[in-house]
Amino acid sequence: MKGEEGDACRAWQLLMRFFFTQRGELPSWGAELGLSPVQCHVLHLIEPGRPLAMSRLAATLSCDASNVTGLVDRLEARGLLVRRPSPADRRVKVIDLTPTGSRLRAQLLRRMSGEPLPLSRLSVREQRALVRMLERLVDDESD
Amino acid sequence: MKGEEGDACRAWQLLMRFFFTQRGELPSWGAELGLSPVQCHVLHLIEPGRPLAMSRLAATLSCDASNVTGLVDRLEARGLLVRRPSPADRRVKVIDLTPTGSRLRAQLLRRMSGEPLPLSRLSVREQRALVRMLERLVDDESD
DNA sequence: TATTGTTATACTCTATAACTATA
DNA sequence: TATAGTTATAGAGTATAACAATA
Repeated sequence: MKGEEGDACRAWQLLMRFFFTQRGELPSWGAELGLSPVQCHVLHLIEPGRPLAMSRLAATLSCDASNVTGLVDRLEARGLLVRRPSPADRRVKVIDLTPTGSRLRAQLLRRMSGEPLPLSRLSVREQRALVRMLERLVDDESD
Repeated sequence: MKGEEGDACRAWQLLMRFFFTQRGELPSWGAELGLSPVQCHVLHLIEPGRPLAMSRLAATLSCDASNVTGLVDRLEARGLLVRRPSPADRRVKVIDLTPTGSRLRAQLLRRMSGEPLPLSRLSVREQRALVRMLERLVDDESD
Protein backbone atom coordinates (compact mmCIF):
# COMPACT_ATOMS: atom_id res chain seq x y z
CA MET A 1 0.00 0.00 0.00
CA LYS A 2 1.13 3.52 -0.72
CA GLY A 3 -1.23 5.57 1.44
CA GLU A 4 0.17 9.01 2.18
CA GLU A 5 2.78 8.97 -0.57
CA GLY A 6 0.14 8.00 -3.08
CA ASP A 7 -2.02 11.06 -2.57
CA ALA A 8 0.85 13.48 -2.74
CA CYS A 9 2.06 11.79 -5.91
CA ARG A 10 -1.35 11.94 -7.50
CA ALA A 11 -1.76 15.59 -6.55
CA TRP A 12 1.60 16.41 -8.08
CA GLN A 13 0.76 14.48 -11.23
CA LEU A 14 -2.45 16.46 -11.64
CA LEU A 15 -0.67 19.75 -11.02
CA MET A 16 1.88 18.82 -13.71
CA ARG A 17 -0.88 18.03 -16.13
CA PHE A 18 -2.38 21.42 -15.34
CA PHE A 19 1.00 23.03 -15.88
CA PHE A 20 1.52 21.51 -19.32
CA THR A 21 -2.04 22.25 -20.37
CA GLN A 22 -1.61 25.91 -19.55
CA ARG A 23 1.79 25.90 -21.20
CA GLY A 24 0.10 24.80 -24.40
CA GLU A 25 -2.39 27.62 -24.19
CA LEU A 26 0.03 30.38 -23.36
CA PRO A 27 0.83 31.17 -27.02
CA SER A 28 -2.87 31.77 -27.69
CA TRP A 29 -3.28 34.06 -24.71
CA GLY A 30 -0.48 36.31 -25.79
CA ALA A 31 -1.10 36.14 -29.53
CA GLU A 32 -3.84 38.75 -29.77
CA LEU A 33 -1.73 41.12 -27.71
CA GLY A 34 1.36 40.46 -29.80
CA LEU A 35 3.18 38.82 -26.91
CA SER A 36 5.32 35.69 -27.05
CA PRO A 37 5.13 33.20 -24.18
CA VAL A 38 8.29 34.48 -22.55
CA GLN A 39 7.07 38.07 -22.90
CA CYS A 40 3.87 37.07 -21.12
CA HIS A 41 6.00 35.59 -18.39
CA VAL A 42 8.06 38.76 -18.03
CA LEU A 43 4.99 40.97 -17.93
CA HIS A 44 3.43 38.73 -15.33
CA LEU A 45 6.55 39.02 -13.19
CA ILE A 46 6.85 42.80 -13.20
CA GLU A 47 4.22 44.31 -10.98
CA PRO A 48 3.72 47.95 -11.95
CA GLY A 49 5.70 50.31 -9.76
CA ARG A 50 7.85 47.45 -8.46
CA PRO A 51 11.09 47.62 -10.45
CA LEU A 52 12.91 44.36 -10.99
CA ALA A 53 16.66 43.85 -11.42
CA MET A 54 17.59 42.21 -14.71
CA SER A 55 19.70 39.67 -12.86
CA ARG A 56 16.67 38.67 -10.84
CA LEU A 57 14.70 38.21 -14.05
CA ALA A 58 17.40 35.92 -15.44
CA ALA A 59 17.34 33.85 -12.24
CA THR A 60 13.56 33.56 -12.23
CA LEU A 61 13.46 32.52 -15.88
CA SER A 62 16.43 30.18 -15.39
CA CYS A 63 18.13 31.70 -18.39
CA ASP A 64 21.39 33.45 -19.19
CA ALA A 65 21.82 37.17 -18.56
CA SER A 66 22.63 37.76 -22.22
CA ASN A 67 19.20 36.50 -23.10
CA VAL A 68 17.53 39.00 -20.81
CA THR A 69 19.34 41.81 -22.61
CA GLY A 70 17.62 40.98 -25.88
CA LEU A 71 14.31 40.31 -24.19
CA VAL A 72 14.33 43.69 -22.49
CA ASP A 73 15.62 45.37 -25.68
CA ARG A 74 12.53 44.29 -27.59
CA LEU A 75 10.07 45.11 -24.84
CA GLU A 76 11.68 48.50 -24.36
CA ALA A 77 11.59 49.17 -28.10
CA ARG A 78 7.86 48.55 -27.96
CA GLY A 79 7.54 51.05 -25.14
CA LEU A 80 6.30 48.49 -22.62
CA LEU A 81 9.06 49.01 -20.08
CA VAL A 82 12.09 51.14 -19.30
CA ARG A 83 15.45 50.20 -17.86
CA ARG A 84 17.58 52.39 -15.67
CA PRO A 85 20.61 51.93 -13.44
CA SER A 86 19.92 51.20 -9.81
CA PRO A 87 20.94 54.11 -7.57
CA ALA A 88 22.27 51.70 -4.95
CA ASP A 89 24.55 49.75 -7.28
CA ARG A 90 25.20 51.23 -10.67
CA ARG A 91 26.12 47.88 -12.15
CA VAL A 92 22.54 46.76 -11.66
CA LYS A 93 19.80 47.80 -14.05
CA VAL A 94 16.22 47.66 -12.97
CA ILE A 95 13.26 47.48 -15.29
CA ASP A 96 9.80 48.87 -14.70
CA LEU A 97 6.62 48.92 -16.71
CA THR A 98 5.55 52.06 -18.55
CA PRO A 99 1.87 53.05 -18.36
CA THR A 100 1.44 51.31 -21.72
CA GLY A 101 3.12 48.19 -20.41
CA SER A 102 1.02 48.31 -17.29
CA ARG A 103 -2.16 48.48 -19.33
CA LEU A 104 -1.06 45.60 -21.53
CA ARG A 105 -0.22 43.55 -18.44
CA ALA A 106 -3.71 44.16 -17.10
CA GLN A 107 -5.19 43.07 -20.42
CA LEU A 108 -3.09 39.93 -20.38
CA LEU A 109 -4.12 39.05 -16.84
CA ARG A 110 -7.74 39.62 -17.71
CA ARG A 111 -7.39 37.43 -20.77
CA MET A 112 -5.65 34.68 -18.84
CA SER A 113 -8.42 34.62 -16.28
CA GLY A 114 -11.09 34.89 -18.94
CA GLU A 115 -11.77 31.21 -19.47
CA PRO A 116 -10.08 29.50 -16.60
CA LEU A 117 -10.63 26.06 -15.27
CA PRO A 118 -14.23 25.18 -14.45
CA LEU A 119 -13.76 26.40 -10.91
CA SER A 120 -17.51 26.74 -10.67
CA ARG A 121 -17.61 22.97 -10.45
CA LEU A 122 -16.41 23.37 -6.90
CA SER A 123 -18.67 24.53 -4.13
CA VAL A 124 -17.87 27.77 -2.36
CA ARG A 125 -16.70 25.76 0.61
CA GLU A 126 -14.37 23.73 -1.61
CA GLN A 127 -13.03 26.82 -3.34
CA ARG A 128 -12.09 28.26 0.03
CA ALA A 129 -10.40 25.02 1.06
CA LEU A 130 -8.51 25.01 -2.24
CA VAL A 131 -7.35 28.58 -1.72
CA ARG A 132 -6.12 27.80 1.78
CA MET A 133 -4.18 24.80 0.55
CA LEU A 134 -2.69 26.55 -2.47
CA GLU A 135 -1.61 29.44 -0.31
CA ARG A 136 0.37 27.08 1.84
CA LEU A 137 1.85 25.38 -1.20
CA VAL A 138 2.44 28.20 -3.63
CA ASP A 139 2.51 31.47 -1.76
CA ASP A 140 6.03 30.84 -0.62
CA GLU A 141 7.62 34.03 -1.84
CA SER A 142 8.42 35.62 1.48
CA ASP A 143 8.57 39.01 -0.15
CA MET B 1 -18.34 41.98 -0.87
CA LYS B 2 -17.00 39.54 -3.42
CA GLY B 3 -17.90 36.20 -1.86
CA GLU B 4 -18.04 33.34 -4.35
CA GLU B 5 -16.31 35.17 -7.19
CA GLY B 6 -13.51 36.17 -4.87
CA ASP B 7 -12.50 32.66 -3.94
CA ALA B 8 -12.51 31.40 -7.51
CA CYS B 9 -10.45 34.43 -8.55
CA ARG B 10 -7.97 33.90 -5.76
CA ALA B 11 -7.68 30.21 -6.56
CA TRP B 12 -7.03 31.02 -10.21
CA GLN B 13 -4.46 33.65 -9.27
CA LEU B 14 -2.59 31.11 -7.16
CA LEU B 15 -2.73 28.50 -9.90
CA MET B 16 -1.30 31.04 -12.35
CA ARG B 17 1.50 31.83 -9.95
CA PHE B 18 2.19 28.12 -9.70
CA PHE B 19 2.15 27.86 -13.47
CA PHE B 20 4.71 30.63 -14.00
CA THR B 21 6.91 29.34 -11.21
CA GLN B 22 7.09 25.91 -12.80
CA ARG B 23 7.59 27.49 -16.19
CA GLY B 24 10.70 29.18 -14.82
CA GLU B 25 12.02 25.89 -13.52
CA LEU B 26 11.34 23.83 -16.61
CA PRO B 27 14.68 24.70 -18.27
CA SER B 28 16.53 23.35 -15.23
CA TRP B 29 14.57 20.11 -15.18
CA GLY B 30 15.41 19.31 -18.76
CA ALA B 31 18.94 20.66 -18.79
CA GLU B 32 20.71 17.64 -17.31
CA LEU B 33 18.88 15.38 -19.75
CA GLY B 34 19.70 17.65 -22.69
CA LEU B 35 16.05 18.56 -23.22
CA SER B 36 14.69 22.00 -24.05
CA PRO B 37 11.40 23.09 -22.45
CA VAL B 38 9.35 22.27 -25.52
CA GLN B 39 11.06 18.89 -25.80
CA CYS B 40 10.08 18.17 -22.19
CA HIS B 41 6.55 19.11 -23.12
CA VAL B 42 6.51 16.76 -26.11
CA LEU B 43 7.94 13.88 -24.11
CA HIS B 44 5.38 14.44 -21.42
CA LEU B 45 2.60 14.32 -24.00
CA ILE B 46 3.60 11.07 -25.68
CA GLU B 47 2.78 8.14 -23.46
CA PRO B 48 4.85 5.13 -24.53
CA GLY B 49 2.94 2.84 -26.85
CA ARG B 50 0.31 5.48 -27.53
CA PRO B 51 1.22 7.03 -30.88
CA LEU B 52 0.26 10.64 -31.41
CA ALA B 53 -0.56 12.34 -34.71
CA MET B 54 1.71 15.28 -35.50
CA SER B 55 -1.32 17.44 -36.18
CA ARG B 56 -2.56 16.68 -32.69
CA LEU B 57 0.78 17.71 -31.27
CA ALA B 58 0.61 21.03 -33.13
CA ALA B 59 -2.87 21.64 -31.75
CA THR B 60 -1.87 20.81 -28.19
CA LEU B 61 1.19 23.05 -28.35
CA SER B 62 -0.78 25.80 -30.09
CA CYS B 63 1.88 26.05 -32.73
CA ASP B 64 2.14 25.76 -36.50
CA ALA B 65 2.52 22.35 -38.17
CA SER B 66 5.77 23.45 -39.78
CA ASN B 67 7.22 23.89 -36.35
CA VAL B 68 6.35 20.34 -35.35
CA THR B 69 8.28 19.05 -38.35
CA GLY B 70 11.52 20.52 -37.03
CA LEU B 71 10.74 19.50 -33.47
CA VAL B 72 10.15 15.89 -34.46
CA ASP B 73 13.17 15.97 -36.80
CA ARG B 74 15.50 16.74 -33.92
CA LEU B 75 13.94 14.25 -31.50
CA GLU B 76 14.00 11.56 -34.17
CA ALA B 77 17.63 12.33 -34.97
CA ARG B 78 18.41 11.71 -31.31
CA GLY B 79 16.63 8.39 -31.47
CA LEU B 80 13.98 9.34 -28.94
CA LEU B 81 11.00 8.76 -31.21
CA VAL B 82 10.01 7.47 -34.63
CA ARG B 83 7.45 8.76 -37.09
CA ARG B 84 5.45 6.64 -39.48
CA PRO B 85 2.40 7.12 -41.70
CA SER B 86 -0.92 6.22 -40.16
CA PRO B 87 -2.44 3.12 -41.79
CA ALA B 88 -5.90 4.67 -41.61
CA ASP B 89 -5.01 7.94 -43.35
CA ARG B 90 -1.68 8.06 -45.09
CA ARG B 91 -1.56 11.84 -44.96
CA VAL B 92 -1.25 11.60 -41.18
CA LYS B 93 2.04 10.74 -39.52
CA VAL B 94 2.04 9.42 -36.00
CA ILE B 95 4.98 9.57 -33.63
CA ASP B 96 5.83 7.14 -30.90
CA LEU B 97 8.62 6.87 -28.36
CA THR B 98 11.49 4.48 -28.88
CA PRO B 99 12.67 2.46 -25.87
CA THR B 100 15.37 5.12 -25.41
CA GLY B 101 12.78 7.88 -25.55
CA SER B 102 10.59 6.01 -23.14
CA ARG B 103 13.42 5.69 -20.65
CA LEU B 104 14.30 9.36 -20.97
CA ARG B 105 10.65 10.28 -20.42
CA ALA B 106 10.61 8.22 -17.24
CA GLN B 107 13.76 9.98 -16.06
CA LEU B 108 12.23 13.35 -16.80
CA LEU B 109 9.04 12.54 -14.91
CA ARG B 110 11.05 11.29 -11.97
CA ARG B 111 13.13 14.45 -11.99
CA MET B 112 10.06 16.68 -12.22
CA SER B 113 8.51 14.97 -9.25
CA GLY B 114 11.78 14.95 -7.35
CA GLU B 115 11.47 18.22 -5.50
CA PRO B 116 7.86 19.24 -5.90
CA LEU B 117 5.86 21.65 -3.87
CA PRO B 118 5.94 21.08 -0.13
CA LEU B 119 2.93 18.82 -0.35
CA SER B 120 3.91 17.38 2.98
CA ARG B 121 2.65 20.60 4.53
CA LEU B 122 -0.81 19.27 3.92
CA SER B 123 -2.33 16.56 6.04
CA VAL B 124 -3.26 13.29 4.40
CA ARG B 125 -6.87 14.30 4.62
CA GLU B 126 -6.13 17.58 2.86
CA GLN B 127 -4.08 15.88 0.19
CA ARG B 128 -7.00 13.64 -0.60
CA ALA B 129 -9.36 16.59 -0.77
CA LEU B 130 -6.91 18.36 -3.08
CA VAL B 131 -6.70 15.36 -5.37
CA ARG B 132 -10.48 15.09 -5.57
CA MET B 133 -10.79 18.78 -6.46
CA LEU B 134 -7.98 18.75 -8.99
CA GLU B 135 -9.43 15.70 -10.66
CA ARG B 136 -12.65 17.56 -11.22
CA LEU B 137 -10.79 20.62 -12.50
CA VAL B 138 -7.95 19.18 -14.52
CA ASP B 139 -8.79 15.65 -15.46
CA ASP B 140 -10.98 16.80 -18.27
CA GLU B 141 -9.41 14.90 -21.09
CA SER B 142 -12.23 12.53 -21.97
CA ASP B 143 -9.79 10.13 -23.46
C1' DT C 1 -11.25 20.88 -52.97
C1' DA C 2 -9.60 20.30 -48.32
C1' DT C 3 -6.13 18.44 -45.16
C1' DT C 4 -1.40 16.71 -43.47
C1' DG C 5 2.97 17.33 -43.54
C1' DT C 6 7.39 19.43 -45.64
C1' DT C 7 10.49 23.13 -47.35
C1' DA C 8 12.31 27.88 -47.64
C1' DT C 9 12.73 32.02 -45.27
C1' DA C 10 12.90 35.24 -41.53
C1' DC C 11 12.61 36.65 -36.79
C1' DT C 12 12.60 35.51 -31.81
C1' DC C 13 14.60 32.87 -28.08
C1' DT C 14 18.54 30.98 -25.97
C1' DA C 15 23.49 29.79 -24.56
C1' DT C 16 28.63 30.52 -24.78
C1' DA C 17 32.49 33.37 -24.80
C1' DA C 18 34.72 37.79 -24.68
C1' DC C 19 34.13 42.38 -23.17
C1' DT C 20 32.98 46.90 -20.24
C1' DA C 21 31.78 49.15 -16.15
C1' DT C 22 31.22 49.03 -11.42
C1' DA C 23 32.03 47.21 -6.82
C1' DT D 1 38.76 39.98 -8.03
C1' DA D 2 34.01 39.38 -8.55
C1' DT D 3 29.54 40.80 -10.37
C1' DA D 4 25.88 43.00 -13.76
C1' DG D 5 25.09 43.77 -18.06
C1' DT D 6 26.30 43.99 -23.21
C1' DT D 7 27.91 42.29 -27.75
C1' DA D 8 28.96 38.77 -31.23
C1' DT D 9 27.90 34.45 -32.77
C1' DA D 10 25.49 30.22 -33.43
C1' DG D 11 21.72 27.00 -32.93
C1' DA D 12 16.86 25.94 -31.51
C1' DG D 13 12.04 27.50 -31.62
C1' DT D 14 8.46 29.67 -34.17
C1' DA D 15 5.32 31.64 -38.00
C1' DT D 16 4.19 32.57 -42.96
C1' DA D 17 3.85 31.18 -47.54
C1' DA D 18 4.36 27.89 -51.25
C1' DC D 19 4.35 23.13 -52.16
C1' DA D 20 3.52 17.70 -52.40
C1' DA D 21 0.77 13.86 -51.31
C1' DT D 22 -3.45 12.04 -49.96
C1' DA D 23 -8.36 12.22 -49.06
